[in-house]
Amino acid sequence: MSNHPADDGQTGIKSVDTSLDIVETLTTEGPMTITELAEVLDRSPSNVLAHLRTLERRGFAVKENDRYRPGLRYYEVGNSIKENYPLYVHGTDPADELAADTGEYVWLMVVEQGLGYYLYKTGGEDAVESGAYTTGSRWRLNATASGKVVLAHMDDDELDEVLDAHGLHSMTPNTITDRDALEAELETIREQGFARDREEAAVGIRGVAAPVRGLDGVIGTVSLSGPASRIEGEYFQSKLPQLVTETADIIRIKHNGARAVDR
Amino acid sequence: MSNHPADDGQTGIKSVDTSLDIVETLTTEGPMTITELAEVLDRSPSNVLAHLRTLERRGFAVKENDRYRPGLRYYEVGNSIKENYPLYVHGTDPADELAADTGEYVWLMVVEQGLGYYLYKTGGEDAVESGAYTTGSRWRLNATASGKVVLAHMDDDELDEVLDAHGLHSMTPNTITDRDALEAELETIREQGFARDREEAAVGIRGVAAPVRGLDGVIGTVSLSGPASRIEGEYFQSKLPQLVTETADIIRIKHNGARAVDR
DNA sequence: CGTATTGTTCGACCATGTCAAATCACCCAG
DNA sequence: CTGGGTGATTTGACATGGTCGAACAATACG
Repeated sequence: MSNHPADDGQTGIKSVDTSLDIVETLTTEGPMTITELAEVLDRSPSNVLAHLRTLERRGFAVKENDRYRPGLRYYEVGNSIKENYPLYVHGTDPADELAADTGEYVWLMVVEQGLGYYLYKTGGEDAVESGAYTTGSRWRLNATASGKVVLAHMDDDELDEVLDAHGLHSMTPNTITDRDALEAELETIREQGFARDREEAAVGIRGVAAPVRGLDGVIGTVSLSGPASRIEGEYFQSKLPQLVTETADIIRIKHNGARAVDR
Repeated sequence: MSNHPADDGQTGIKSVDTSLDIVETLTTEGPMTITELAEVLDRSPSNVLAHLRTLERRGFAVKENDRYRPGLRYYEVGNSIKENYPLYVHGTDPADELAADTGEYVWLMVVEQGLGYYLYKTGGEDAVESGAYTTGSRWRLNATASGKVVLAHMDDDELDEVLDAHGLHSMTPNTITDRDALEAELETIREQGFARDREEAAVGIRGVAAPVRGLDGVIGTVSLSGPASRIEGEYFQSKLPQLVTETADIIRIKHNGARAVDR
């Protein structure tokens, strides 16, 4: 019935699944009418209407000139999640500084359920805006510098779990898709303390990422990215890693300091 | 059973409501265990578990050291909504400039279901960070300069509807809570083309807001806010209104220009 | 070891989510 | 103004499946 993974025998609420199907369809496909939704999801219009009424009453869906779209309550809930992340709270200012110093994009990423979410993006006045690169969207961990950093600091069980769940998906010809090659890369990352992205997520874009360590484990990453024309040579080899690692340290210190004071 | 408004006889999906109850509780109260949630929402733990399993499988809830919290998919959906707003797409750069020129906070606000949502906040290096003021949260329209601007440009039916739905809630002693006083204020706003906030949303904070007009009606607002100690005198009376209105015009032109090109 | 607490499974009941069909609202073409 | 077509909404009836309680498992604590 549902086309979603993990539709296993487990307990679950099917009607909640349909509401989520509706919202996800509206986010990916754009605003739709009731009949269109009913068509796509293969359910009766009356049923779709019932769901949309519930969602609309709660602010999670909105009718806008005869079409429905997800409501801004998603934005409200999402923002509140973001602001509860220590990485975001303590990371934005240092990230802004790094961006100002380098003129490139600087990112903050966290991992949830084996996928990377970019919580913050800053800077990049000189850079070309590449549409796909934006905050909020999910990324597979093997394809980005930030993702590889997090993978490098997982124990083996976690690593297996993540790779089993999401695989080694290829984004560009340079994406690491071989398990052994990935293991070697992760070892290198552990040794040097940071990761490089050699046009593995998008052609023409290189980057460097460093882990931000919390009291137990990595709480997220800082990364910097820009066009391969600028990110190269000694700058790419040693200067940027140094800058990014320093920024990660600043965030770590702010974070751990704040935690101690919390008590 | 439910404590929510509009629990009228209309058609709706009750189990979706409970899932939304769960998520909203988790956002406002913070991470909770299953039994805690069951307690608060007055339902069986097994039922709460079934909901959380569904939400977790879809990334809309996450278990984090024995407690559940809303998942980052809310952030993802919310961000995608935000980025579809023309006000956001064309407004951030002009807002940044205004913030750089004045050193105060600059905001972009849109209205959904009669409530104001701030999509963007920028600047304010000199200003004190006031916790409640953040993007994403909903505001009643009568209590802010931005809100009043939108109300001023509604037709009477809409105005009645909004005020009936959300009332004239007071935030500070200066909040306009009288219907006639509000009508007079809205008339003034229409005449002068912008609105002032005289410590009506928060004590010690003043602001100015201007409407951004689209092809049919107001698509949102730009506003500027800061401490009453700085926002006063001639600056508050004429300079700021001029700057904010200019910024609104810049956004409007970018917006309408872009729309024409879309064809 | 027991005891308390929370998470999870299971079975059964009946609320309710679902669909089909009928009705209504709206828009155009003629 | 009329009629036909499209999409939204209402209604009623059926069976799915959402719900709860009770039993069970897992864990923590003394």
